[in-house]
Amino acid sequence: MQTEDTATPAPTGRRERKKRETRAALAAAALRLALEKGPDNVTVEEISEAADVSVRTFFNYFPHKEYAILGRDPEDLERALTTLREAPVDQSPLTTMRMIVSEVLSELENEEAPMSRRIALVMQSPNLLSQFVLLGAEDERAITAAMAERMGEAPSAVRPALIVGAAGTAVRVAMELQRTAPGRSLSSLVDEAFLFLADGIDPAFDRTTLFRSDQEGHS
Amino acid sequence: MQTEDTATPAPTGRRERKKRETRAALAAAALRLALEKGPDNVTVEEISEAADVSVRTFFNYFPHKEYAILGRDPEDLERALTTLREAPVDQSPLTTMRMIVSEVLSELENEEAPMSRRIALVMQSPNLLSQFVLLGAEDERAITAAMAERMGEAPSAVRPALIVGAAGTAVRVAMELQRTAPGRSLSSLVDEAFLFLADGIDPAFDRTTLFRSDQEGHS
DNA sequence: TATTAAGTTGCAGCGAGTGCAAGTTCGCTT
DNA sequence: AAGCGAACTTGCACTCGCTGCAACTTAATA
Repeated sequence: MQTEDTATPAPTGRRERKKRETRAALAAAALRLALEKGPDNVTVEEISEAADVSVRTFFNYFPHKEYAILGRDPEDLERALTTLREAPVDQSPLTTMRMIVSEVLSELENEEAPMSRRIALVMQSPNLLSQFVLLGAEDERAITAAMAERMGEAPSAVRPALIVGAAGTAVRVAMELQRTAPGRSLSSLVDEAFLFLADGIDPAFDRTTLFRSDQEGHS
Repeated sequence: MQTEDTATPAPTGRRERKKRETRAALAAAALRLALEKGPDNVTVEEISEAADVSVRTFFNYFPHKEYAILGRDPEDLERALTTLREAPVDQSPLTTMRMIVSEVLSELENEEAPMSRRIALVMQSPNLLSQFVLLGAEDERAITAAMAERMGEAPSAVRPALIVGAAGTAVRVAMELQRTAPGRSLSSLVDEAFLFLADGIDPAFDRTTLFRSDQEGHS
């Protein structure tokens, strides 16, 4: 840390920088240790130790251990929202979702990428998994809102919410299938799922059983 | 050994009965206290106290607090599987799922029902929610397996998994919508979602963007 | 009744997470 | 350069969730 005589109008002060470093060090240590020893055999003390800060400081940065290991990057959501915003106006909603999913997928298919390693971890620890789902739910709400607006529908409309939710389900199902029965690539599984969603998952669905109360028909 | 709700064909003794009673008392106390004081302000000590057993005994019955509050009833899954098994052979898969969903829904639309009260709780506590999701995931796996068999598809097939997953998503989305923008009945929301799923959520989906690698086309 | 298996309980102990009250570092002003 | 206030770190004490262990009590059985 010797750059202090520079007259550069530093947008980031020393304080800001140190915070970033500490946070990064903690997240990195958390991920590394979780991979080494298994996610449930890591204590916060070890993580803090590795990052050379006190345990108390750890909790100043993260609300709980899982959050540090998952190291959720707020940029991911931001990127998705940007993709949504910049998509051609005439692009169909599910197609746009597929674009968003592709971005995540490309990172996911590269083992070694931090995200892939995290996913592998998530599968090992129920605790991590639930935390993961929870964070994902927040994102889903945000994306749904944006999608509804883009589609010119009310926030309370079913279709935007269903499209976003179903896209997530497609990915989840694909991951689950690949985990239990490897052999097909993740993207091919996702593709197939998206096709089903687009065309209809069950043309033989029996409409006579529905409660025809106050619903508005579609198409 | 420890109590575990596996298939115990009701050996009626005084011992068995007491165990059932204790378990029920604990679950009831947990639910009641969670409703009264908020799910995150209840301690295991209070619950055990109310059920008149030691804290240690509490943990002989439940792996953690959340489990006791959610009081997951193994019968729910059993009932779903039975419905699936006893459905007419020629009934379309999504229709069958709709049947299963209906059962849950009817219980859900009755406030006062223990399940409704629990759902309300789940919405309040992230902790509970994650646990809830986790338990739901197990059920989904079981139902998917049964569905795949019923449809005569391989366990690794996409469609059965997607149908089950999407049905769950439909319910989830409907619940979320009703929570944020009340006005329509839950069942009408679910109906609309199911229709979308059946017919296709997005006819304008752009197929040219798909990776056409090793996937098997459908229809 | 005596034996044994099942269930309960207290205790000791670990780890997560929080509030509080120092102490330290940084940024900014004069 | 000095000093002030805000931001950050840290130790401490404490609560709560949860587990293993070793007694102890109670129900089922011979």
